[in-house]
Amino acid sequence: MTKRPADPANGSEPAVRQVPMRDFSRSLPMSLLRAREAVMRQFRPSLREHGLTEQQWRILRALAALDTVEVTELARTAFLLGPSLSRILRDLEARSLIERKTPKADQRRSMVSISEKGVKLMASVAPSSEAIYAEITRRFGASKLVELQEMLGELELSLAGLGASEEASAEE
Amino acid sequence: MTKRPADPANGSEPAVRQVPMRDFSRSLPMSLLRAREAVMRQFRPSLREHGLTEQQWRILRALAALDTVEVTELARTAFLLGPSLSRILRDLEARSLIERKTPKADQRRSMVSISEKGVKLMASVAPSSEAIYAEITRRFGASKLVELQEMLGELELSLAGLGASEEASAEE
DNA sequence: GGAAGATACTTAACATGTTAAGTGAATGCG
DNA sequence: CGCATTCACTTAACATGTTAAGTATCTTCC
Repeated sequence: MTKRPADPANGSEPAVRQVPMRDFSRSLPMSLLRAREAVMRQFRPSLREHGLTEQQWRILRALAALDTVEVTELARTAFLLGPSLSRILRDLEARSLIERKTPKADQRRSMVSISEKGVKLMASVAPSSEAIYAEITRRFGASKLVELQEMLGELELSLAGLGASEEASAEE
Repeated sequence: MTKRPADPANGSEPAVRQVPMRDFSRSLPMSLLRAREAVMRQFRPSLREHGLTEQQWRILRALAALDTVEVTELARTAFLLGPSLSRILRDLEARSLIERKTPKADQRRSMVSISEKGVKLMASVAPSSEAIYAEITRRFGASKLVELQEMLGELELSLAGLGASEEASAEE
């Protein structure tokens, strides 16, 4: 209510706009980005108070659910790329929130699990986190939330197996 | 079809899982993240071929639509934080894809616009970008896409004015 | 008209995203 | 066995996300 899309009356050159494209602000990636940011904005302050970032929290939650996992599986679950996960695990281990051990059977692997300290930290964050999620659900509507998540899942499915290399089909 | 969620039959310690929480993989932030990644995965290769990142492309598109804007307005439009935008603009200017000039009336401001070179680059990327978007629309369904975006917009709206400071209400 | 406060950016510092390369440890196979 | 491949991670390098400071520049208001 305080600002408008820039006063159009300062024009000195003719509009550039020669490239026809969808209205930029209505692109799907943008909609998804804005929605996600609106949601995360609610959680960040609470996480921050507990000294956790969004990704660190994702990892702890994944570990609490999976108990003990190898790094690759954890990456898939927490939806993080290997390099990011590698760094974060190093830090979480330094803070004693997780534990790792290398199985003798395969020295390449590294089994990760949450520590007692990590469990306690989670317990201290969970209530506030759940409360925020409940408030979001209340505001947006529980059934709409379910519906939205279904659509997001369908979107993901309908794009599964499109870009990139596709594992193994017509190699090259 | 090649991997499963890790063989559960290697258990050595009793499940930790003492902190009750929603199923992690079904949290709203995660759903949004996964969906967005599924979409962006389609665009990144094409952008990359043209030497652009996702954010740089957002900025160029915003500039093509807005013609000439100040940095703050551009940040709002391209949905980038000031510091990120500042860095990217420095690089885009060095590559002569944008132009800046400081209005005499207010030396604090910086008016940004896309350059001829920038317009040409956009023209070379747009076709492929549009084709990808069309394919996504085809796969997911045009009407469902519209519906999804409406829901995302509603979600954003329903959370507008929740967290953080809220501009000016009960200052402290 | 001059100091305090607000603005519009920019820098800095640290964490993550993203791609490519590196490292050590299994595996496959002649 | 021996060597090329594949695996599971980790490092490296560069770009962005995020928060806090810093820097001019403009506005207010006495």
